[in-house]
Amino acid sequence: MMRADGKRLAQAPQLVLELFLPYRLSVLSNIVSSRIAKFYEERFQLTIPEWRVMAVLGRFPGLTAAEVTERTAMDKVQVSRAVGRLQKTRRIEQRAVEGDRRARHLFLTEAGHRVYVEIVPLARDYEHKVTATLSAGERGQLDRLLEKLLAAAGTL
Amino acid sequence: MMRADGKRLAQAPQLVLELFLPYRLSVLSNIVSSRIAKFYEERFQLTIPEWRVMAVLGRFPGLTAAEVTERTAMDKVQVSRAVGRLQKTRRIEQRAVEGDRRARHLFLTEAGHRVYVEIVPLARDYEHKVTATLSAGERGQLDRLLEKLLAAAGTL
DNA sequence: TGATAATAGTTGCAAATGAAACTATATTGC
DNA sequence: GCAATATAGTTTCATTTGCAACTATTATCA
Repeated sequence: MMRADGKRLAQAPQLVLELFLPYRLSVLSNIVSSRIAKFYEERFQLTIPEWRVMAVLGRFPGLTAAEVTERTAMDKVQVSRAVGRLQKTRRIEQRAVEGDRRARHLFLTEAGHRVYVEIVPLARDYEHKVTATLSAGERGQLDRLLEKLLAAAGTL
Repeated sequence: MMRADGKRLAQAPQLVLELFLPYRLSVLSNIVSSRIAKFYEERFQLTIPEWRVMAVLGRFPGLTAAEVTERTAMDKVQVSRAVGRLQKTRRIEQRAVEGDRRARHLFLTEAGHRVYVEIVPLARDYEHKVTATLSAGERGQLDRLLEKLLAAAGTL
């Protein structure tokens, strides 16, 4: 390899960014997330953290914020803020945890549940659109690979 | 389905967050990116945007900021800021573009090139660790799937 | 030409984020 | 029973980001 100044470089290593896994994951995730975020925002005035909290409460009503934290890969500050906003907008409400006055059970309100019920199929549609160019077999592969990579990344 | 207040809900749809593609991609990408970001920061005082700029200039010396923007899926503000910091830390330098006084060609400095040469194999190692639990066949699948998903996401 | 629009890159400002400190309550071990 | 620790959740503050507006320069075309 020859540089502009004429010096030879022995085997300068190169990295092809667009083939580099962390880069590709980041780009793909950003595209997918920002599209969906824009959609949630326009249709429901919801951020992604808020949506995650709602998604989890739709399936597991009564979780506390700490339990939501465990299930969403969000940190407790993010959850606290999302919960605060969702209460302000009356999408969720809380009830006392008996025996522990620090924590509160969280639930979707009627209005929150209506939003949830409306979003779920739309979210599914979006997911299907993203994977529309994959065959059934490839979707299975994707599933398996994500599983493995998540497990591996978690233990590194 | 029966709610706490006793009303029946017809077929309330549910979404399993941990199987939802946008969520999984986001979690995986965040784990991978934050690990690598921490590493670049500690070892080289580099952010990911800075590293991306360096990676691209290592392969294509002399690109302008606008060209870096095209090749990195970053926006021009991010590139401008990364370039500013990299100049301050003497990892890159610029030369005039003849015929256009708005743009400048960007190059790694000697010091920048040494950092680049040092990072590239480390970045490769990290990538290999993440994919270490995959077979060769699975790595090929991953490659293909990312390709397809990126293409699909880009045109949605 | 010369006015209008486009492009390269930067800056300002408001909102989002993250880390650490903080309050309140609960648990543990002596 | 009580001091030390741990946990739930919130707040503060500094940093990062994202968008729009901005400057400077170049391209278009009437």
